[in-house]
Amino acid sequence: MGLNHQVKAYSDEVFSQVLRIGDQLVLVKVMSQGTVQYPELRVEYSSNQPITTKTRLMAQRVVEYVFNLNFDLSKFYRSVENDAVMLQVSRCLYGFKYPTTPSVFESLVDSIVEQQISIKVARTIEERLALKFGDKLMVDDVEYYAFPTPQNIVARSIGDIQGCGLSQRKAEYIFGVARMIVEGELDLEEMKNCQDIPSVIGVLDGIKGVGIWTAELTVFRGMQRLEVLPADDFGIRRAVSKYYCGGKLIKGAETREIAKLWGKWQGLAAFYLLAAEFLGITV
DNA sequence: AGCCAGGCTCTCG
DNA sequence: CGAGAGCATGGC
Repeated sequence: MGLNHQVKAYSDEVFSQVLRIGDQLVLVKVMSQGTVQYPELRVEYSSNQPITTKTRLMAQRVVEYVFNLNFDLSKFYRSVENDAVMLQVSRCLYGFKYPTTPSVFESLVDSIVEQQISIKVARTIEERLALKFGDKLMVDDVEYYAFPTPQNIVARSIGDIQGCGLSQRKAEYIFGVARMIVEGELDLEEMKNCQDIPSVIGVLDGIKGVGIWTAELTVFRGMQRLEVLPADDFGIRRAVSKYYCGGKLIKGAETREIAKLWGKWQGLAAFYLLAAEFLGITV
């Protein structure tokens, strides 16, 4: 058998992911040590170069960002307390946070991959992308792969992307986004500083291969904008239908109407609903 | 076996 | 405008 290899993964209660800190690849292993009431994470950092104090602090900041550790859930819970269904769901899932991707690019690429196809298929393809295009970090005889950078992508071809199981067009979209970033036509990280989220969604929507659904999902999980609701999402529509409409599948517009019950963080609320459905929670 | 999944673009009326 | 075709893969 060949060497063990993996990309972003959660197994045996350990979450592991390669982060890019400056020019250095750092593997972080995150484990929960606390309780829901008193959460505490233990994080181990490894690299193939010495890890300076500065690098470690930067990595720690990324971990805090990815796990959204500074977001106070109690304000989210207060915002949904006028909706009996969401109140109950949020109590069942007390403490649940939806993770953010380290880069906006990762969220955008994943969102394009996830268009139309099932999550399970998408995960397989995303893993292939990392294995094929991502930079490798070797730790304890295991090969860990970072998510590909735009530079990693443009150094290869559209055909190489397609080889991971994507359609010709999706491969073109992903290559196109990577090219725009490398050429300086698009700065996704800078967009995190923009307060005008509708305009950010509009800019993303203008990119070839990116529609409203892709733009909203990208902003939600790539920029940690938990107020953004990808209302056209099939899974979200199905979950909202299940808990609010007796199972009859609704459209995006109706989903947005119902979501008004949830106050400010409608995107997070929707993902609470998805998690509730996945776990078989009934209200 | 065939249908369908966390859509989007292009084309045509 | 709205509607329809085509796309890729793998789970069920």
